[in-house]
Formats: sequence, structure tokens, C-alpha cells
Amino acid sequence: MSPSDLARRRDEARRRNPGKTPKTIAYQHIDFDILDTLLSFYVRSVNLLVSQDLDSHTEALTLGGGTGKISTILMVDSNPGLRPSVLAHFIRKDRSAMTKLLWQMEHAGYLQQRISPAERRARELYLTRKGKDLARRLRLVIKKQDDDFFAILSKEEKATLTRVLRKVYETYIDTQPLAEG
Amino acid sequence: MSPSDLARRRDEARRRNPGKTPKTIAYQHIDFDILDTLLSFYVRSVNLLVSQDLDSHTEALTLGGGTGKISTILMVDSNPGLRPSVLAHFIRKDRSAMTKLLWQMEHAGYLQQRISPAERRARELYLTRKGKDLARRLRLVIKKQDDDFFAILSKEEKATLTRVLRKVYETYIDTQPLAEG
DNA sequence: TATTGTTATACTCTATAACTATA
DNA sequence: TATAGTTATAGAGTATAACAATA
Repeated sequence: MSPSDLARRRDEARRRNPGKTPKTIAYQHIDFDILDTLLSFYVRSVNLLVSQDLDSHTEALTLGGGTGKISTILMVDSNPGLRPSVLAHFIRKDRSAMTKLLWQMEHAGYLQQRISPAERRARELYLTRKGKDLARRLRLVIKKQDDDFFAILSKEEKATLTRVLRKVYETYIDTQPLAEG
Repeated sequence: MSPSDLARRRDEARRRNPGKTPKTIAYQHIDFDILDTLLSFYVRSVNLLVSQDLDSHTEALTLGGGTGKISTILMVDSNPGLRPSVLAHFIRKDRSAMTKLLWQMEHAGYLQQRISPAERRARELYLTRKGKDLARRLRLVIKKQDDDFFAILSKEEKATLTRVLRKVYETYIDTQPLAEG
């Protein structure tokens, strides 16, 4: 893609959203150095954009921002008795962060922890009635947010993006150490 | 992709990285609820994976983790005199966060701020000699990190991923409000 | 009156290490 | 000795609002 395509696309986006146009206009020809050749730059930037949009759609559900809360609710709902360490693995938290997150959700009345009878070191996670209600509402909200946010992509682009990102996730989720990669 | 493909790919990844295999093995058949249909879930998860890997490769360069430092060094190097508010726009910071970040980099000796003669409210950003040296080394490190991390993708997959993520970035970067989307 | 940037504050997330209890 | 989870703490990032200087 040429620089002029970039300028054109951003012009179009601004035209579709008048009033949201930033005032600082003097950035028409910014050089992105090598950043615009890096997948990591776009992954990180798109993450900020989609996460901020998602947060704005879910804060009304008393959850607040941050990664992991939504995943926790949904995965515990679909995997009753799930263990904190397993959940932590898939949402990239260490155990202490997981403990804090679970305490918040338990304190808010969304889930409860029981000591596993088989492994008395371990906990099993279950949603409360209130947590299950939240899960139901969350599914609707986040599905719509995802559809709306990525509606600018064609069906094929969405399918490819999902497939490729999933491949990256599955390749690294079990092997990438949490701190110090 | 079927659930068995997922299990197979994760098995392969673990086989390539013995010793890094997590001990908690009881997660072979986790249900991801609707998360594995959400682009935002994969964007957020892959962001964590690639960012943690990137941090581990750049912390030796006295920068430390967090978004924005690398982009700041490179973009100021390629756009001497760049304004803080313009930079903040592209890396998704508000002005107060930008101020703090710039203070850190100035304090570390990487850049300096001059008051713009034309617009005496504004600042112009320039790298010091030390900052330019850092930019040179950073380009090598982050390019290699990007190539290595995404080496599991085919050339076509990388090209498509870049193109599609760039499209999302360019669509929203000028229109998505910072807080409350 | 609007814009550029600063400061102060509070809040959250993250990282680390020391700790308990179970196995 | 290793694992599941907890607690405490310090650091960094984020969000907010009040502020000064300039236009």
C-alpha cells in the first residue's frame, strides 16, 4: 500500500465521522519509520483500538476494563469446576494476578470457589446465578461489538484474520513463558 | 478449524518446546465459549504474547516494557520536530501520558524538547545523539523479533495479516475517541 | 474561547518474592 | 521436593481534572 492510500483511507474515515476529527491537522505526512512493516506494531495498535471500544461497551455491565474478566466469566460458565491455574494459563495471568481477579469477581457475587475434594490444594470455579445472568448478557454485547467493530472488513478478510491469529495464539499459548520471553 | 486441530497444533508446539510445557495438563478439552469466534479475543491474546516477547528482547536496551517508547524513538527520529500531540495521537496516548513518557525519555538522555518558534504553545521533539544510536539498534532488534515471532506464518499469511490489520488501524486511528468509545 | 502542554491524584495492572497448604 | 494458591509490596501504565501559557 502506498502512502497516498493511507491518507485517502484516513480521509474517508474522518469524513464518515465528522466532529470526531482531531484538531491537530499537521500530521498528514508522518513517516512511520519501520513501524508500518511490523506486524507487532499493528497487533499492538489494533489491540488498543478494539480494547478501548470493547471497554466502552461493557463498563455498563459493572465489570470495568482490563483483560481477563470477560474471559473468566465465559470460560467458567462453559467449564464448571475449572481450576484457577488452568484459566490463568489461557488468559495469560500469573497465579497472583488470577487470585486478585477471582477475589474481585467473587466479591461482586459473580462466582464462587470450592476446594476440590480430589486435590485439596486446588480450587474449582463455579458461577453464581448472578454470574450466569452476566454471562448471558455479555455474550450478546461482545458479539455485537465484535461484529460492529470489524464490519469494515469483508467476510473473507474476517475469516482469514481469525484463522491466522488463532494459529499464532495456539502456537505460543503453551510455550511462551509469562515473564521474560 | 475443528477442536482436534487446536489440540494437535498445541501438541506440536509443546513438542517443539519441551521443558516449557506447563505442568497443569488437565486442560486438554477446554471450551472457549464464544471467545474463539471473536476477533477481539485473538487480537487481545496475540497482543499479550507478542508484546511480552518483544519486551523480553528490548529490556536490555534500557527501555523497559510498555507501549509507546519504541514508537516514540523511531517516529521522532524519522520526523524531527514532531509535536507531542501528533505523536500522542498515533500511539494512542492522551497528552498527560505523553508528557510523562517524554519526560522519561528526556531524563534518560534520548530526546530533547524545544519550544516551537512559530507556535509558542507547542513543543518540537528531537533525538539526541544517544537517542539516534538507540533508534539504530532498536530497528535491528525489533525487526528480528518480528521476523522470528511470526516465522510460523507463510509469506502470504503475513502479507494478508499486515494488510488487514493496517486497514483496521487506519480506519479507526483518527476517529476512535481515547476514553469512552 | 480553544488549544498545547503540565501537574497532581487516584486507580488499576503487573511483577516479584515470601508464604501456607497440600501432595 | 514440587505444586496450588495467597498475601504483600513496589512499579508502571491509565484516567481525570485542574491548571498555565499561548493563540
